[in-house]
Amino acid sequence: MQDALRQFKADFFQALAHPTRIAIVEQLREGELSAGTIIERLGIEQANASQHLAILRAKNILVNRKAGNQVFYSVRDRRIIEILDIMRQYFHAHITEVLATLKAIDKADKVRR
Amino acid sequence: MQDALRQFKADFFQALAHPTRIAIVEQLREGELSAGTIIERLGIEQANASQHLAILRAKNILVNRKAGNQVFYSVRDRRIIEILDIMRQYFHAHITEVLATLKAIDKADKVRR
DNA sequence: ATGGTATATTCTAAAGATCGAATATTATTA
DNA sequence: TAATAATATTCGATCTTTAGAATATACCAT
Repeated sequence: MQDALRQFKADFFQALAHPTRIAIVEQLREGELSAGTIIERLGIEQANASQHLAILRAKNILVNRKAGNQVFYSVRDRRIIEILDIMRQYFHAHITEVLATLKAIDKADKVRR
Repeated sequence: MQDALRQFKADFFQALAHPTRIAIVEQLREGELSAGTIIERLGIEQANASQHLAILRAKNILVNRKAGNQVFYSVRDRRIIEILDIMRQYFHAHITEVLATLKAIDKADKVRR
């Protein structure tokens, strides 16, 4: 029971454990958007976007509403936005390490080229 | 740059995207504990615990302090606890679905047996 | 009905995560 | 310096996640 609850929490984190899915939720901060708008703004493949949206739907992070041809997505619970806000503070507090990470990525990038 | 930041956030969520790692962080809510105590309380394999601790360390969720033979772990930043608290509210608000999930798990369990 | 537009699903290969067993490291005490 | 205790790392098998290509479905307008 305790275990199942932890599994549930872990699944929630898993749902947000991908940069594209973070980006999707961030796009929806101000309100609902159609799948097409999300795809356009993020510049990703249609199929890929649809898969990520399916994951966010399955984990109840997002809800959707069909309107004719289109499907509009929105964040189901404001607390999810709240969590992302706290994380923003968190990252701000640890900006030094974030920058170190970014530098490391940049360096790896240069090596790769 | 925006991308790298999102990757960083995603990594953070990834770090918590496992029931054992959630359990570890929950154990550390009241303060530091030795690796041995964590292993004992959770009843998991030593090697496995050490791997999960390594992940939490790598993602800067936990910090550690050596004292002689032992290694004491603690949560680095209070905001992480805060995030888990908000999630508790979140799960409470959606307890209906949580219960539905638990029932589904239980059912699947019975089928398996 | 047909054609077009928006979105979802299925498939496959590649990459990543997980576990337990075995082994290594580090500190302590005899 | 051995022997022991606490923790970490490496290895290999298995399972999961991911991206993109191809295909399917649903809705709308003609």
